[in-house]
Amino acid sequence: MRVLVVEDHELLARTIGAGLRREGMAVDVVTDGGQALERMDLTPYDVLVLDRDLPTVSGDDVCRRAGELGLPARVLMLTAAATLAERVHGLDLGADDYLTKPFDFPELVARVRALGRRSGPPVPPVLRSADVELDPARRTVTRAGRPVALSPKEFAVLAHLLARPGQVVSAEDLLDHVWDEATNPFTTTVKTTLGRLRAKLGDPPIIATVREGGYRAGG
Amino acid sequence: MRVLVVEDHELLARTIGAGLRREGMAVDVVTDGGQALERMDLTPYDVLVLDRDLPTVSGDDVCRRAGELGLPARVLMLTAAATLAERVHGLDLGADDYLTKPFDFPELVARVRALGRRSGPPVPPVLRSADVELDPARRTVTRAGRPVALSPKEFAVLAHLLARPGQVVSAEDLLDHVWDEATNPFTTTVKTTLGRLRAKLGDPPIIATVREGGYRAGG
DNA sequence: AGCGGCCGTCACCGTACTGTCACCAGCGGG
DNA sequence: CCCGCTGGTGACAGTACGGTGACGGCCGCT
Repeated sequence: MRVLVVEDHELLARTIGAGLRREGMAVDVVTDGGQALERMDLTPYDVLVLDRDLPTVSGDDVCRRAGELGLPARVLMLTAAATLAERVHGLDLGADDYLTKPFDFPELVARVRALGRRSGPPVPPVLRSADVELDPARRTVTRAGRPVALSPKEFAVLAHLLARPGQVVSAEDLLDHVWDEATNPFTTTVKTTLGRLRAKLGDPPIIATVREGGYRAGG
Repeated sequence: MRVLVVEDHELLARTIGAGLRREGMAVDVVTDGGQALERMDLTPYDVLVLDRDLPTVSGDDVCRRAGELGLPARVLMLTAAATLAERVHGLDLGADDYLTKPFDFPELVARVRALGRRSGPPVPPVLRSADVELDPARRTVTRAGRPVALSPKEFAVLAHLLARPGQVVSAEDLLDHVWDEATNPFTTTVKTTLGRLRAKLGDPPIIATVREGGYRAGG
């Protein structure tokens, strides 16, 4: 687990660092907010241990920046302030946890471990072929960066083809996987849908026809 | 955000439930550990508020089981015991946060909210899309700087969408996370609520519909 | 008790989607 | 060179899905 400790009180910083290392974590230590931002750009930390009172850039700001940049690090905020209002405010600012000084070291370790236990969720796969991108989670398709509006069936067909790059996919296979079972097996809807799909994708063609075989994309 | 409250003290349980609902969360309440395990199997809760002293199955065991099953729910443990050793032990058991009774309600809310934020990818404390800003802490929404008054459900739906910018969120997913289990699965309330939400947000539209898919904001 | 806001249900509507059909085009084989 | 077969295309219509407005029950507040 990768941890960045940001704490201007140097002795405390080193103590924390040493203690976390003893727990098997990979720890970097910096002593002000500006340095923290630099490091965070370079390294994908799992957890930030962040003092709230920092030179150059405050802990609140580091925390907010991290959120804005979409960095995956979880934040454990350290603070001297113990009032209820401040604790609530800190949590709502985007810190994932909060610990008030003075704290007991085992508790810090336990909280850091709790934060690091989960790493970020897996990235949703994006399907590509030439200059076409299909993102299943967003249900979007772009060609050369420009969005292409597809209907549900068209989208499903394209996704099915792009998921099998280079393979020939028969009309029957498409019927089985994209259409439901109530579909008339003698339907001509596959070729119609493919026609519409090709029209929306434009030139040059993404989907090739294999005579007597089916359709093929990518590869 | 979907929350399960597990607390055998019935009055307290209902008080917590009502309070969290007022904050726009979808809350289910059970009064013992066995029931908690059953519910957790069925519903993808974001946060568990878990009393440690429970009939049938203790809070510790519920917590451990949840971890073993790989359930994504974050756990906020409630306890009368306040000793440091116990707190550390609870955290190492898999609880994500710890609160000792008696507690202040705003702090409970803030902690539950903080945990809910962690259950997805990290979310910046203020959600933005175009000229819309949503502040979970203050429960406010503005459009082009002007406040927009939303009901709790509308707010929760918008927050859920904005926390997943660009992603298509299905009606089913919204039902799972924004509504609680008392909801008729064939309900049309999602589209109605979305209609009202869109009306209040005004033009240009913030939320797009993906046919057969769901809804998408931002991105 | 009265009131108002919230939200779930229902009925109705407009429209995008998609299946059908008729016809066309291209290719290959005889 | 022509015929037949396979695949592409354009028009049309039925439908299912999503949007909308009205209604009413419930709950909290005064």
